[in-house]
Amino acid sequence: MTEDELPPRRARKLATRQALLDGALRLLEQQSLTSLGLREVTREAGIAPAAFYRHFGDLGELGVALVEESFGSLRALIRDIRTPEADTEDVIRRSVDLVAAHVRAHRAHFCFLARERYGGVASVRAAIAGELDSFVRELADDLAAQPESEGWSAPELSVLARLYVNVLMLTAASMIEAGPDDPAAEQSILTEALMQLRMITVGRRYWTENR
Amino acid sequence: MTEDELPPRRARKLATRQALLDGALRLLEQQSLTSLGLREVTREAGIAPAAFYRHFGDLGELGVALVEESFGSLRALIRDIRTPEADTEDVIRRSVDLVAAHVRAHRAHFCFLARERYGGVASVRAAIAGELDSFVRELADDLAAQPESEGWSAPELSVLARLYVNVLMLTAASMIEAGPDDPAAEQSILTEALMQLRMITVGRRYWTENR
DNA sequence: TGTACATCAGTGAACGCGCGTTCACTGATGTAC
DNA sequence: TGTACATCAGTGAACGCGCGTTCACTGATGTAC
Repeated sequence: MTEDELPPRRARKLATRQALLDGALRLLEQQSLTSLGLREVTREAGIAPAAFYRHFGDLGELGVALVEESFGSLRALIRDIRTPEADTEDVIRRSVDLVAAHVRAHRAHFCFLARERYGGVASVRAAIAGELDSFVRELADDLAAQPESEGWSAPELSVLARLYVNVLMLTAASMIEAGPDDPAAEQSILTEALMQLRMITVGRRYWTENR
Repeated sequence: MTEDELPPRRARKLATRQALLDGALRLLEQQSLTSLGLREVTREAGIAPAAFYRHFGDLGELGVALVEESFGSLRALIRDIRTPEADTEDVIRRSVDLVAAHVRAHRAHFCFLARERYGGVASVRAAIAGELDSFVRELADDLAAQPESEGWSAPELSVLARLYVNVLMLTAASMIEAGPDDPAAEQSILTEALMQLRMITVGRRYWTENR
């Protein structure tokens, strides 16, 4: 990591801050943001309650930091999915593989996003919705650039993009629900996601002549 | 209501129990099940904390009762949607209208279901998932009985059914997020849902010759 | 119908407990000369 | 390089507070005669 490059004191402080974030994320696999307690988090992180205030003014600030951290993982997934590819079937397969890989690599982040997307904190819901909206817009732009989109209006492309994004996010949520140690369940979730994306893509192919 | 038909004491007790459930649901529009407090609920219901125990052993039991109550609304929606109809376009329009009507009529219940579907209580998540699974199975059976499903395997029908159900549930969640007093936002959510269902249905029509 | 007793939903005070927050402190790290 | 002082992340004790739960109670409703 980068700890050796920083002055010892700052490195330690960053490490403690990270321990707080990691501890909170660990707790949030079993509960919701609104029920998180300060002493609970510091206990999980292995520090005294009062030390919390060296890093965050209150639990709300920690919540914001968790949102930002989780968005890092989400944006990495979005960036990878958007890398253009020629054949549609390949794009679909690649997208599902990427969702699976990113969820495996950052399970806690996607668990947090799934739980809080419709959770009890309005500002967090709004932030997640905004992030997904911008993904939908980007994907709609990508789709617009493809020859298959001839004759599609902007709203139609946006609806199609949201359909794709919803499938991917619900797939991530299902993977998290299934748990990390059930390859069979995971496989059937991914197979189902593949077929859902394919059905939507068939709809896309014949949309202009059937709407 | 049925209060007049019951002996006064039992009717009063039922009314208080309902006040607890209603108060809890009201609080759950702004927070999650895991963060609900007993005194908070009794305060909202207008009774003394100790009276809670005349109705539920603990907050978990109240949670179970809320799940059951919300399932009542969900099942009513499912039942209405399943009523068979001839033309596909009509079925789609009717389904979206029904989702809108049921969400308007039982906003708190659908808010609870959306929030807790991926919320912090595993048993509640499992119960909701089970209910949605059985809806998917029923819908798959309905679809299987239609002539358009010639040549479809059972797993394919199940995937299609889940696609439809996901669109409907996400539509309900969006309506709740938009709030009850924004007819314009509601209208655009419903228009989007309609188009999503239509795109999937076009995919359905051409699936067997393109899979 | 009237009376005497039983039931039991809801009350209000009390309890021990863990919460969030404050404070003066410690001691390792950083800085200036 | 060594020394003297400053910084500041983390500590541990203390606080007031609201929590969940218990208990003996009250008084309206129900029941038996």
